[in-house]
Amino acid sequence: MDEVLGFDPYNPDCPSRQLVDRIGDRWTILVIGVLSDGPARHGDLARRVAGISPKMLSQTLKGLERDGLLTRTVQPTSPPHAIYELTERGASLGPLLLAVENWARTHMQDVLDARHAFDEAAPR
Amino acid sequence: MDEVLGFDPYNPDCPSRQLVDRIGDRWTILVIGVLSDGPARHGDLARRVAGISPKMLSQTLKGLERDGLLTRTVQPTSPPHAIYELTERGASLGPLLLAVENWARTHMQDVLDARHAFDEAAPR
DNA sequence: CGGCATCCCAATTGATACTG
DNA sequence: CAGTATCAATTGGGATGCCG
Repeated sequence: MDEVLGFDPYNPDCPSRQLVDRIGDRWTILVIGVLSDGPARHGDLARRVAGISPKMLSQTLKGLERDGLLTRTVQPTSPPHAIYELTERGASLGPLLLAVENWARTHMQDVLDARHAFDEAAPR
Repeated sequence: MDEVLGFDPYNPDCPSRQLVDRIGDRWTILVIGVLSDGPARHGDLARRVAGISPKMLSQTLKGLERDGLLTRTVQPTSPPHAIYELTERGASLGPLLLAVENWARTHMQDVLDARHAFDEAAPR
């Protein structure tokens, strides 16, 4: 009772598969998570999404901009400022991803325990 | 108002980062999506998650089993049957991922349009 | 049929350094 | 400060082939 409305991520040829792929890349969830708190500059993002390289950040942002999930506004001041802000569409995705993030936080310990038990049971 | 409860995916050294990574791999979302409809056999999954290779399917399933998100039950019948079923924990994640899937389906056309417009505006 | 192991290629990723 | 270019390292992931 599901894939009846045109797009079906379960079909590898369907473009919506790309969307699932994008959402599921290492950084998209985190970047959108940060922007869900409000607009941020390139540097803010780099700081808050600890561990991301400038390259991946740019790449991720560009992809999201292309998909119309966020807007990029450059202020040509002396030190240039670039502001990223979620569009309405991007904002609509935010809560879903935050829910996932939150799930991860909530269940992390259980998962850690499960892994431990699993590794004990089947050593190598 | 967020990362105050022990685990913080924004910290690259936090194990919850791995969870986000796992959720965000190409297949986890789809596999859990299928299993949210009920238990399924290896072959069922291979068929419904079109495009996945047996290797990646096994790998994904093993990882999810290790994390305690699903159980694997083998029936040593003549042709062996392996049944995969979400645990309670896995089932709790299902709806969140289905929501994301559904979002992808709903907004795919808009995203496609946005991409087109973006590519027009900035050729190359 | 389920599924594990090996090999191998290609696409991603990351560190770093450099330019506007 | 924002963003890009280059290069090296990693790894995702497909194809096969072999066992239970």
